[in-house]
Amino acid sequence: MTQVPNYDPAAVEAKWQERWAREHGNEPDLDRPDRPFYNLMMFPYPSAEGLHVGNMFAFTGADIYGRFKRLSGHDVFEPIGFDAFGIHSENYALSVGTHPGKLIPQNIETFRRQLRRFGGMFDWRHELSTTDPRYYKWTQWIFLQLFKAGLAFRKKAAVNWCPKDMSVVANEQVINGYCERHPDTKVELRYLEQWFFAISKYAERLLKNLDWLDWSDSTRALQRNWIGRSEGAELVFETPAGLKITVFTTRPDTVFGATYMVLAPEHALVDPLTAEEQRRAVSAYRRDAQRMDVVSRRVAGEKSKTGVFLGSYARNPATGEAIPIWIADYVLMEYGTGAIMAVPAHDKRDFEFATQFGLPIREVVRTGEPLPSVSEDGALVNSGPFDGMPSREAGPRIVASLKAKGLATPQVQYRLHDWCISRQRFWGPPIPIIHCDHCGPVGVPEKDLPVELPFIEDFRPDASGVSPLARHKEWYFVKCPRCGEQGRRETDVSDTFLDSAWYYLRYPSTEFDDRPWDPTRTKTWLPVTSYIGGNEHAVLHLLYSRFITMVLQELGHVAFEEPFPKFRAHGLIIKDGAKMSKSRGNVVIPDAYIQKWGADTFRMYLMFLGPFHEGGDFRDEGITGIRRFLDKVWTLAHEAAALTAGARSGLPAGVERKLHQTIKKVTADTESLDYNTAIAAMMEYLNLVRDEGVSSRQAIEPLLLMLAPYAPHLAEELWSVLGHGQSIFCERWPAFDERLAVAGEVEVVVQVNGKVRGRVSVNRGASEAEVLARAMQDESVKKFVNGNPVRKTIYVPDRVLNLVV
RNA sequence: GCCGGGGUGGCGAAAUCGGUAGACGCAAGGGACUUAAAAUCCCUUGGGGGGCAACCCCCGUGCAGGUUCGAGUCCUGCCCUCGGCACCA
Repeated sequence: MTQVPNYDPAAVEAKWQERWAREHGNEPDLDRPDRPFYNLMMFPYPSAEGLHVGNMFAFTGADIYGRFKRLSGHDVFEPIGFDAFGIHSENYALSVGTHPGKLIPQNIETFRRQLRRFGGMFDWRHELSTTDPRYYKWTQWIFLQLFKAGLAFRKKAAVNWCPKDMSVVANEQVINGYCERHPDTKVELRYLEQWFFAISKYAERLLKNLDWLDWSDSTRALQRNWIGRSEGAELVFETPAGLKITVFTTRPDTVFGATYMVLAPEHALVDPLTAEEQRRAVSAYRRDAQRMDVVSRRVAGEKSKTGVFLGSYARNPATGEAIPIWIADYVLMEYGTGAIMAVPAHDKRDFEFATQFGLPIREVVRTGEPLPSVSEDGALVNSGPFDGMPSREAGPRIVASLKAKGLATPQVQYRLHDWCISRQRFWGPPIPIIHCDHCGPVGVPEKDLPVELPFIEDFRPDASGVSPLARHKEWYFVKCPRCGEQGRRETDVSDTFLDSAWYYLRYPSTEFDDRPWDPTRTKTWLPVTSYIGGNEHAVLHLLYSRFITMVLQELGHVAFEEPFPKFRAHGLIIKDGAKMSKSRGNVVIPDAYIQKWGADTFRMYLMFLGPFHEGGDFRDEGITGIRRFLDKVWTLAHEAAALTAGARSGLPAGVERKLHQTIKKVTADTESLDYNTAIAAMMEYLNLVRDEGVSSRQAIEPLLLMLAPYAPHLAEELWSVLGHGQSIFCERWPAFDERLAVAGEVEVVVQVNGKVRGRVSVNRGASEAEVLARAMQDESVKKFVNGNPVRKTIYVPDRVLNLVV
């Protein structure tokens, strides 16, 4: 009996991690790569609690893919970094009373240790942190490029103000009216001067490209929803005084049923349209609407409709009749034109409003459903010359006829808003602008970048809406770069999502300080070959990154317009049926598991939990199964190594066939990220090898190669135990022979009337007649046929024969 | 309300094109080894019923229908659940 040493993961893993670092095995030659493969995963925000199981799950899944590609003959660049700016970090720093500038490096150190410990194939030479002035210099540079191109602009806007953060937050960071980071804090409406990026100009392109991007369907659907394209028309309603009110509608076919109009309370025409006797009521209503927070303003719920009649009328362009103009907070200034034509018969909201205020309701599309009917399946009524026309046809016809009178324009609307990037906070890259009384906002000259974030002790935000940086006078006052007069620095910092909107461009070029990204490196490595990440960033990070890349492409800074041609979304790891979060107290930290079981076992266990793209509930009950599997691999490999070199017996036919089937399945499943079934296939193979008492190199070596992406340390160790001098990751993924993968004999199931009654063993490719003849000899089949004539037979070669009697 | 996932044993899950439902793993029960335990190995394990036995029969993939020789898989109508959006005109 051979003496097999104990499998001690801690020792094995330390040994190989040390060797990878020493020999720079995970650092491809970025200038002369062989089949470059840029394997990207979403870089973490370095929280104080450290890497949690959700991060590990995502990184492991991406790392397996990278290692698989490397074994398949690619030079794989797998970088990692830290998304360390932002309100998250700053809030935590505030809560513990430590400066974020001190805290973040500590957190990053913890993350580095954890990332090394789990065995990621990272190229640490190219690590980056968004808080590094060498990085955010270029974040600011990007802002300036957008500013110069007119795509970054200031506007006074109703913005989301979080009283806890004491800052503006983006629409995307508001969840049902509550702050993303403070689920118990309602976001308020404030009017402030803000910096915006004109992402809405790119709505159509961002939407269109989704058709060809090789992305998870779920992610594309989320982005499509978010962009929210709707086709319709702008219609003009004129007042007797000649004022034109433009509305947007997706249902121009219902214009004959527009019995009143509603403007948003903030609409510019409210003043001129208000009749004297209504002025008091109107101003009172407008005041109330403005005081209201965004939530109660926007959430429909049980809230009944409110509104005030302006006392004036406009002409319905289709019917010519005068209809009353109202204001109501159910019409939003941010969408469309901030004004609507109300068609109570065919819109739920208008119906509710009309019912409440006794306004006329006129049916114009007969659908056979009770009012309000919103279906477009119907024919027009009460619509003059269009009566009887199907609703879908009528829309374009009506628009065309009104267009002739200059009262309509076909129009496409998007739900996507411009990206508000201002943050009245401290922990972010200062927006590189100098305000001058003569010149207005002037960009900081590129030679003066970065505008460094000063290390001020007093970084707390206050409720004034002005950034803490404004209190730092020697930083705040600066000469205008254009006229030389006294100017003031912009004190807002930019949104964290700007930091992460371009980090993938920086990774290959981190060593260059005189350019954001090197053209040659970028040409070699970008766009990103494979990006794997979570759908929680489907509409934030991924949309912004696409937008920034598109702009950079237009401005000639990169040669492609889409940064991530291939993206795969992984699932979410939850705990006890709920998202892991600190507030719930259900965050699982991987360290203890790795210490107890080893990184390889833990990696594989996470992948074995369920389908990678679905995620799942974290429990640790099954982890022993993986460990037992690796123990068996360990033992078998040592036994194989102990066999004398001459003992090169071939594989038994059954084992050889199973091996080729296994290689085929593991190859396909790893490529499609179906890691759970790939692992199951390797287990099946190992079970057979053991059952057959085989312990030869031919049996174990291909298994080690397949296992290497999943359990890299163990695979390296056993590879060297088997006498190989170089890293297993310098080897090639095993090939399979299709002919060897198929069995010579197959078992064909025999059904009688659709029920399995027997099975016969025949040569692969046997004819129907042959199988039938064999089947009719089967006792059980005979019994169920019971002498009845066979009316029909269905034969699926090598699988099933069904006899209908 | 709208747009996506999902619903299969005690549990996590498999099932390529409509062709043997439950692979793989956990847990559980029994056995071997052991002074004992752990570890390891072997056997059993969807539910119900029959047989001394090799085995045999019936039922079974959220619910109700349908298409088909044959449905977890396709169609129609529901229910539940998770995620996203939501007074977006």
